[in-house]
Amino acid sequence: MTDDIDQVLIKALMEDSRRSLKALAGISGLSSPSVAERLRRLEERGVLKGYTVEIDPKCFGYQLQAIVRIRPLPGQLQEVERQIQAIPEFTECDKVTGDDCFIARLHVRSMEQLDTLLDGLNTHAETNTAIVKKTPVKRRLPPME
Amino acid sequence: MTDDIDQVLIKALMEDSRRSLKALAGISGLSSPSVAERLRRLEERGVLKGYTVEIDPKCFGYQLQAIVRIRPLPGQLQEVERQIQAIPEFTECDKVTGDDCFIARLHVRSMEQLDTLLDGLNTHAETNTAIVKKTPVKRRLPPME
DNA sequence: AGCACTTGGTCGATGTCGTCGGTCATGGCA
DNA sequence: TGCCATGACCGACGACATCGACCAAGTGCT
Repeated sequence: MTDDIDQVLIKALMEDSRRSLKALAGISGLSSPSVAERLRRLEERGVLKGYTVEIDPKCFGYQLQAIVRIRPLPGQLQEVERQIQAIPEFTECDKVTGDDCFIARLHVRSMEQLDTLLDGLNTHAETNTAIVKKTPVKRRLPPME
Repeated sequence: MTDDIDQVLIKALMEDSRRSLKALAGISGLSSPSVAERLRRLEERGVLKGYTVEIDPKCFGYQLQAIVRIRPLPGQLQEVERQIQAIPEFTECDKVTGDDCFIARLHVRSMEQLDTLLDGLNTHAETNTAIVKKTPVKRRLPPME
């Protein structure tokens, strides 16, 4: 299904998704048309979901990053989910099992902004906020084999 | 510093980082050499930290995704951090303020694997695990302006 | 066993794209 | 005012992606 060569290609693209087909051909030992065909199939099958870019939020003034655990008040689950989606400063959010219904990542420019945003949520939910001090593991791929 | 055109470029690359310079030129209204120069500067300044790829972990058998809060036992902070980094199934980890020292994302193939991995950690830390049921907000950019 | 079909690859021609040098307009600033 | 730095454009050339034709290996059917 996904063989060694596909994994080499995925790994190479993970490192730099703007690599040319020719460069990928060199890395994988195939010709560039073959690489193009493999990428097409990986996309088609949904293994490769997209090509994207990593940016530094600090460059846009987002000095603070927080992980927020969110527990909606009774009957407010839908409303809270909608609110989170509507606040663009929430850059990711998972709905999880356990007492906390949502765990979300929040980027803000200041403590004041953090306070303001969470106050908005607090009419419909309890929140628990942890400020990110450091990121010991940057986003990476789980092992493939 | 970063003007409107840079933001258009970043947004376009966020959607598809394999777009050609020519395509980016069309989107931004510049010529392709100008786009190349802007990208070069954005990289140089660290705004654009890299071009990467989104893959579907399910395609590699990772059926379960969990958010794990980790509180090292007294004196075990360094050791726990090292352990997390060494376990490739942890695909991201933040060191945060509050009772929980680390919040990490874990991809596993089964409940058994989840149990095994956390048992390894539990000799040095208390953990609190929430299984991801759904992802209401996929990774996205905070507002830029 | 032999044949046809499918799958996944190479090769080479062709057109598109990126890059580089040269040039020009604009906006501080001495 | 005149100079320099910045950031853009243009055009030519070399690099790259794409497409069709072809080939080899594995599979299943008669």
